[in-house]
Amino acid sequence: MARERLLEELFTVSRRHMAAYALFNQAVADHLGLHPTDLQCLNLLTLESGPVTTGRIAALTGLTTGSATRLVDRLERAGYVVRERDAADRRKVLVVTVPEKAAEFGRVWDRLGAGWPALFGDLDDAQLALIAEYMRRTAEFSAAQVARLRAGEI
Amino acid sequence: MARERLLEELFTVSRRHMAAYALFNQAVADHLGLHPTDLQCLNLLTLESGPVTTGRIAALTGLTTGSATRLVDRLERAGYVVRERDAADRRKVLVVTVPEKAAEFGRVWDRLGAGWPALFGDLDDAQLALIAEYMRRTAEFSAAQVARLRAGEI
DNA sequence: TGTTTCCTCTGCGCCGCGCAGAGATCGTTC
DNA sequence: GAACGATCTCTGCGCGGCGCAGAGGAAACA
Repeated sequence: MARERLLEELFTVSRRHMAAYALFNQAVADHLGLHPTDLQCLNLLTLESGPVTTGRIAALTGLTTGSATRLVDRLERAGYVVRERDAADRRKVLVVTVPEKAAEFGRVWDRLGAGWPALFGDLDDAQLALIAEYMRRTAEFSAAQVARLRAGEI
Repeated sequence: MARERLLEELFTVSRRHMAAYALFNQAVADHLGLHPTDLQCLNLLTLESGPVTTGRIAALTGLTTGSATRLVDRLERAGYVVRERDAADRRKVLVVTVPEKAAEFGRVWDRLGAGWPALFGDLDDAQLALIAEYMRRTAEFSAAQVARLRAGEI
């Protein structure tokens, strides 16, 4: 039936979408002289509210804590973040983004994103909200499947 | 205005969506004992119609041809693909997926994807088509931006 | 105060990746 | 048909990100 075909089509186009993103992320990282993982991490940092510990970076990126330490090393050396000791718990290290670098980062995104909203010029607000809701659900679903995979349930 | 906020929201949720996918891909690769790049490559192979040359794999994944050769080495060693000389042009190497392994691969996907269609149970066909169309457009846009980045236009 | 737990950092080895050049094959030109 | 350049793939080499296991320091609890 049509429904089956639509789901199949959605599945296929999703994979293409993801493949395109992987290439895009790689190209942007090359452009900035960063490793793809580093760029991914910066993305995640800007999505978080407030400073983030090294351990949380490990959890967000899926790296081990040792690798997360070295990831922060690279970002710090490149000037994107600075380390700060947590006053409340001195074991923790807070990773804080440098505003100037973040602004520079944002400008690159703005240039890359120019023309992006025009893709949806023919969509109304409800349709945009629908797409956002779809992404929220799939992201949530993915996270749940990752948890199940790691727990060995699949 | 509401439109601005919607676009901003879409932008944010897109990044979360991508981050979730990166973790998902990593987790699935771990589960299969593959490198994330290898899994990405298998995904791309199943999206292509017919056998694919090593050079095309390099283009699809964004790797150099040397790295693509080694990528095919790993996939071949793991039994996912076999190499075949192109009869028409003997310089080329055709990478052909092994049906049994592809089926095994598909079964993992089916288990992971179980419950996925249920996420859209409340959406009608037109809404599904809209989401697919959105992904098609953004994937195309991403590819164009990658081309501009590589050409040094940005 | 002593012990346990938590968070981060550090040596070590593995391996994916880009780079540059070699080898093989095709197309073209004289 | 012989020589030349172009194209496709493969192979050494070194760099560097990653996981692993253990160390060090700080907090929590007895």
